[in-house]
Amino acid sequence: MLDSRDMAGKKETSNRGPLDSLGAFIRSQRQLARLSLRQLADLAKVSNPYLSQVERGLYKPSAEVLKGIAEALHLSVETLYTQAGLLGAKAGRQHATSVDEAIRLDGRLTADQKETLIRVYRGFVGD
Amino acid sequence: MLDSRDMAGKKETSNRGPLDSLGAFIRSQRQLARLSLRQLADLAKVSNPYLSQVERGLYKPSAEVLKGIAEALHLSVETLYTQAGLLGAKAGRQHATSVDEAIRLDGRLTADQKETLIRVYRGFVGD
DNA sequence: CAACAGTGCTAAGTCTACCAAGCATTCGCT
DNA sequence: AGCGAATGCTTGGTAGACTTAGCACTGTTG
Repeated sequence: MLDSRDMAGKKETSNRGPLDSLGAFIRSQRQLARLSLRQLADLAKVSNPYLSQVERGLYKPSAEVLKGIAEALHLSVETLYTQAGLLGAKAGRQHATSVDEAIRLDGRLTADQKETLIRVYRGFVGD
Repeated sequence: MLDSRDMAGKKETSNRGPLDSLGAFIRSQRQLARLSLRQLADLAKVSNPYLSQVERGLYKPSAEVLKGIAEALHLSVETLYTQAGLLGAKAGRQHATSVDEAIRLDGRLTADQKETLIRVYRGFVGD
């Protein structure tokens, strides 16, 4: 009775696309920001169970929810929309609006490296 | 019998916000593009009754629907998102991607003037 | 006139995004 | 040990986004 949700069995072959990647992205960003599920849910003004489900790719959040999440994580809204496939991937640029975001979005850094950098950065500016 | 929308009566006092303006915007853009409800609904891959309700402000469409509508109307997605309040009003610019759009978005033109301009433009390029 | 295609709208139903309540585990702490 | 607080997750339900039928009207056209 663990998963009453996936009992479908109809078509799970093609059901793991960009949706999952969005949830994973949010989760990773949340952890980099050192927030718990409830904290982020609170900031983004959604319930924590729902956020949990979103992060696991069970539901695709509406644009408004994405907006709330983006603001709570200090990410630009465009970034999340793009991740969600709601906005065609912008030609070249990422829209970093802060050092935090710039770091966290850099694809050439590993999660650990990001954490380290952010920690140092926070040390400088005073957490 | 012409206007069946006057039967409102229920609650028109406080229910007319930015939501309506989105519907009105879509409707005006659709008419400027000389499309029927069914035609646009078809292009945007939604049902025509639903589009009708969206245009009258009864429902707020999801981002995906907005995307479909934007593409069908040759509007930039950002423009519609902004109108829907899903994207903070961009600092400076409108994102016109065509002469059509540039005309239709110009706030200094009346609907009639836009129609005329578009007609002429279409005449030049061959509809 | 009748028949038809076109317009927008209503009505009734399905699906899913989202919430409130509560479970299970793990972390301090005394 | 044992309590409280924090973590993430499951369950059951509500609401609203969205669909398939079908209605009412306005032209055409024969």
